[in-house]
Amino acid sequence: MRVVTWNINSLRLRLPLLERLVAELSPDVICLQETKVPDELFPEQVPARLGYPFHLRRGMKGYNGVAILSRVPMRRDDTAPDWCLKDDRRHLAAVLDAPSGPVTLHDFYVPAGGDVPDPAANPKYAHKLAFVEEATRYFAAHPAHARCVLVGDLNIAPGEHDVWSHRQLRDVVSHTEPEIVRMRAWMDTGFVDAMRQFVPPTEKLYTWWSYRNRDWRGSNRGRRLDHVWVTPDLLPSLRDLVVHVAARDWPQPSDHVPVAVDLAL
DNA sequence: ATGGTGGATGTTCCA
Repeated sequence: MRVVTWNINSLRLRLPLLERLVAELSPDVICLQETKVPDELFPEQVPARLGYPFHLRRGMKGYNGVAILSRVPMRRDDTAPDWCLKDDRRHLAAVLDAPSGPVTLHDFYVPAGGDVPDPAANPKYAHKLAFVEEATRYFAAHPAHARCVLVGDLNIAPGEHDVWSHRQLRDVVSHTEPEIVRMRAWMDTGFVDAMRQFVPPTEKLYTWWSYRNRDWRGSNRGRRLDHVWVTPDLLPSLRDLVVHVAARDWPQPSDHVPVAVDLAL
């Protein structure tokens, strides 16, 4: 089963690119972030037309928004809280009917956190830290013991080689120590980093390149903001990782590229 | 130290 996570940065603007993702990667499950479409304006017929009879969506006007498209049946899991009581549509959970049995799937869009890495001066950074802390408390209280996959744009690049320059980004939001410490605590509630099972932590690995760069490939100032975590019982099921870097050169691209993980489920 | 680009919205916010 191939699970893809992708921050699409406007679903309606990039419907042709979603179709291209399906043609090129043929995912079984697609987790989207930053759909930027209210549920009532969601392109209702598109998932089925692309081969995904099942979909869940949780959007709002202008900002945020997540969606899951699936070839296998799934049911929504609504047990998680409204993070930071903001109703800001950053999380969807589902239980997938995988061939080997049910699998729980979480699709997260963690707040980006603004520019200034000081929670006292920057409410967006404070929100980001609080969001990750709340998620950590939740998963500590409700551990994902087994058969759980967590994906999304977590907006944190934790490792030295998850950014183009550890030295130059250590005070840049997405790579600060308080974010990294909190992200590790979240993962340590019961997950392992699936992407790093395929690419050693000593090797550069990016999923995002800023729009504010004329030659993204030439300068290659990337960050790994998008993640796939699995419960340890799924480690023997991991088969492949595809970071679809070519998508950064698609016409009118997202600044994030799709990440696919294959699991024998 | 600064500004660079893009999406949704609406004369600005967010990333």
